[in-house]
Amino acid sequence: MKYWIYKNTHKGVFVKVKGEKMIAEVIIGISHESLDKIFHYIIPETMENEIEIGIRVLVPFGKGNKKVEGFVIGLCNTTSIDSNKLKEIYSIVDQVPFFDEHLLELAKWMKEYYGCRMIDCLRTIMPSSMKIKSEYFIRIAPQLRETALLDFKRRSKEETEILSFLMSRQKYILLEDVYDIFGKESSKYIKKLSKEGIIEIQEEDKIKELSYTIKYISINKDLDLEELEDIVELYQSKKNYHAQARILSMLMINDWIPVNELKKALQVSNSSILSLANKNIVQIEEVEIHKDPYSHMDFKSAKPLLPTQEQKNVIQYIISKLDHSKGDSILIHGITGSGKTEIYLQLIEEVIKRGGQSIVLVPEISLTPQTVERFKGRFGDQVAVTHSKLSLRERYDQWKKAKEGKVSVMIGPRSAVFTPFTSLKLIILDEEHENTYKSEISPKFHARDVARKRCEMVGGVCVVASATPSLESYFECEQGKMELLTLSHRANESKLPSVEIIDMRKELELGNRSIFSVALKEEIEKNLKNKEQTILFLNRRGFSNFVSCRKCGYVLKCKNCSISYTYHAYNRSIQCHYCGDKLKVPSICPQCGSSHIRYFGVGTERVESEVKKHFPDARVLRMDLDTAKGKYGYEKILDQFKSHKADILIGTQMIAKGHDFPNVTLVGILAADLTLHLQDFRSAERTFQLITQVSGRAGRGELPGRVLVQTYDPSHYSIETAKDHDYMSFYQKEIELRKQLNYPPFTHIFLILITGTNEKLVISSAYKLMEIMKYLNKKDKFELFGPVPAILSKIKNKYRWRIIVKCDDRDLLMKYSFYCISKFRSILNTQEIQIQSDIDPLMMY
DNA sequence: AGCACGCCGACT
DNA sequence: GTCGGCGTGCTC
Repeated sequence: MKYWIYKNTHKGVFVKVKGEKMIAEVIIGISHESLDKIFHYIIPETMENEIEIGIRVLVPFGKGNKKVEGFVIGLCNTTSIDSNKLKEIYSIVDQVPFFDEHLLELAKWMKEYYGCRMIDCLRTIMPSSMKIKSEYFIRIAPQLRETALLDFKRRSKEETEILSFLMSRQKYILLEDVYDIFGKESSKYIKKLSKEGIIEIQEEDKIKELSYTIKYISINKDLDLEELEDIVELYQSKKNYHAQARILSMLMINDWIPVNELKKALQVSNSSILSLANKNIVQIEEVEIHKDPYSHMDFKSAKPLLPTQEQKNVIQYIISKLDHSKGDSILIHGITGSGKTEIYLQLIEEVIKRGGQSIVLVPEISLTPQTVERFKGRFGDQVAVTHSKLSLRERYDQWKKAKEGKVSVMIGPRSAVFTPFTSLKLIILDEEHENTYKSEISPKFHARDVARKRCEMVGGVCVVASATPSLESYFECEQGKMELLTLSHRANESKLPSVEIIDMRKELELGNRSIFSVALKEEIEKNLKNKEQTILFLNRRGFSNFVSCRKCGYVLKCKNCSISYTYHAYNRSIQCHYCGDKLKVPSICPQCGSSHIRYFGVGTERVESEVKKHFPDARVLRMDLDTAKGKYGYEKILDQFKSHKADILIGTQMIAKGHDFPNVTLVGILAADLTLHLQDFRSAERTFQLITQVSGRAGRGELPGRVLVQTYDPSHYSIETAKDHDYMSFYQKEIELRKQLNYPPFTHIFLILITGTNEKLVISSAYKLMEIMKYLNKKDKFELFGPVPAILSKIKNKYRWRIIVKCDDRDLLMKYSFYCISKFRSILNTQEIQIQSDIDPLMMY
C-alpha cells in the first residue's frame, strides 16, 4: 500500500510571497489507481483570493488538456515539478468550499485506514449532490452536409451508418445518445471522423442541476399485460432493444420508479427511456419536491421526560465527559425499551447549551417519521434530517444548513457522520450492531470507526448504543478501549417478554406439517379474542422460496446470477431478486422433462395465505419489499398497524427495528434458525440479535408480551441465550469461539474478491493470486484461505471467487494484501479481471 | 480514465 | 512500403 506524504503547507497561515506564483494541490476527479496522487496547478492571479481548501476547480489534464474536475486539498509556493509542465487552473466551479481542513484530515485518515483512493474519500465527505460532467454534442460539419456521404466507398460500414444517422438530424446530437444506438465502440469512428473534420464536436460543461423535482416512470396503463409481454419478448430478441426490454420487465414488477433510480439499477441511459416514452409504452411524470421535507409537518413541542435513576446516571456520566473529552468512546448496553432515545435527547440538549453540535446516526430503515418527530418535537428547527429518500437538492439544503451553523443536530444514516459541523461535540450511533453502518462502496468505511476517529480529532464524545452490541464493541470495552454503561431496566418498568422456544422437529413428528406450531396457533387465537395485536416475523435472509422439480431435484436458477428464482404466487411467476429477470413457471422440468415442478419454501405471501386460511376473520397486513414500495410505503403500513387497523402484521427484517407498538403482545418468529445456516462466522451473532430485537417488539405497553420462537435447532446457544435475554452468556460463549477459531475481534480479515465474465480466467487468476500470496508469506504471518467461489458465486453474468487473509496486525495485513494484489496486477494486467477488496468486512460475500 | 506513442502483421 | 491493431506509459 502506498503511503502518502502530506506537506503541511495548508496548515497554519499561508503567506504569499510577492512575485511568486501560488500553487494549488489538486486531486483529480477521476477514480483511478494511477491518478491517486496530488497534482500541482498554478493559481492564476485573478483566483488567488478565492482558492482555498475544499474548492472545486476545472483543470486542464493530460495531453489534450481535457477539462476535468479537481479538488483543492492544499496550497503551496514551491514544487518539484518541472515548471514547463505546470499548467494553470481553468476556473473555479462553485463559490463554496465542499470541505474544510478537519474533514480533509478525516478523508486522509480514511484513505490510509481503508486503503482506498483519495478521490473516493473526498467524494464521500462531500455533499453527494452535484457531479460535474462534460457533455459532448456532435453534428456533421454544415458545409459538408451535402457531400459527406458521397465518398462512402472508402468508409467502413460503421462510419457510413453513423454518418447517415447524423444526416437524418439537423441539430447537434448528444454523444451519449449516439453511443446508445451504435454502442460505445463507435467512439473510435467518431473520433476518426472528427479528425477528418467531417464531424464537429462541441463540449459543454454540465453542472448537475440541483433539481427540485423527481421524475417518475411507469408503464402506460392502457396497455394490457399480454401486449406488454409481447413487446418485451420482441425487444429481447432484437439486438439493440435489450435495454428497453430490461426497463419494461423492471416496470412490470414495480409501479412507479424514479427515473434516476431505474437508470442506476439497470445501467441504462436516457435514450432508451426516451425511446420508450416516445412510443407511448411508458409515461414519465415529474413530481415537485418540498424544499424542507418536514416543513409541512407540525411537530408538537415536547418537554424532557423525567429520567429513571439509571438513565440519570448515564446522562450525568456522559455530560461530565463533554467538556474535556479526548475523543472518549462510550458503549451504552441498554435492553430493548430502556429509553435510550430519551438519553440522547437530554445529552443533545446539554450540548446545545454549551453551543456545541451533535450528530445522531441511525440505521436508514429506522429513520421513520416517528423517530424524526421525537427530535423535532424537542429541538424544533435546530434539527436537520437527511436520508436517501430526499432529493439531491433537499440533501444539499440540509448539508448547507449544517455548514452555516443554522442547525445544531443532524440525524441521518451513516453518511451523516460527515456533517460539516464546526463545533461538533457529540456523535451518537444508535443500534450500533447494524450492518448498514458499513458502506458497500469504496471507501468501505464503518460509520462507527469514522465517528470515533472524528470525535478523537475534534475532542468530542462518541456514544454508541444497542440492546445487542456487536462483539467488536463489547470486546473493546473489556479491553478498556471503550467505556461500558449498562441499562438493565425498562423505562416504564414493563417486563421483558417471556420467550418460548418451539422445537419444530417435534411438531413434524406429531404430524403437524403446517408452518405454525400448535402453540403459536393457540396464542394467535387467544390474541385475536383479546383484541391484542400480533407480529409474525419471517426470517428471510439466506432463504428463498425456490422452485424445483420433485422428480429429479433440479432447482430453477437464474442463468445470469446462479441464484434460485423466487416464486411469486400472485401471478405464478418466478423472479431473480438480483437482476430482476422474470419468467412464468415452466410446466415441465427443463432437466428431466417431468411435470412435477413445485415451489418450496415460505415467503411472506405464503404466511399471509396460511393466516387467512386459519384465521379467516383476522385483519392481516403484510410488509415486504412488494407491499412497502413507494416513497413512504412502509411508514403507511406501520401507521395502519399502529392505529390498530389490523390484528396481525407479517414481515421480514424491516419490522425488527425499533418501532413502538404498545398493543402488540405476541410475536411469532417463524423460522429463527435460518440465519444460522449462512456461511459466515457472524451467523450466531446475527441470530441472537435478530431474536432479541424482534422479541423487543412485544409487550412495550402495559400488557405483558409473549414471544414464540419456532426453530429446528432449539439447543443452539444463540437461541437459548436469546430466550433468557441473556446477552452476557451469549457474549461469553461467542467470544470464546471467536478466540478458538481466530476470528474478529481477535484478528483482522482482508477479503479479496476476484470477478470477471470469463469463468476459467477468474478461477485461474484467483489461484495465481493465491500462489503469489503464499510465496510472499514466508514468515507465515498471515493465514490464507481460498480461493473458493464466493457465496454469491455468479451475479449478473460475472463469476466471483474469493480469498480471505487473516492477521492480527491490521496495518501489516493491509500492506501485505495490497502488495500481493499489485504484484499480481503487474504479472497479469487485464481488464477482464476485476479485483475488489474489503478490510474488516461484515459480509463474507 | 483517456490519450499518444510505438512496435508488429495484413494490405494497397 | 503504409495502415491500423492494441500493449505501454503518462498525465501537474
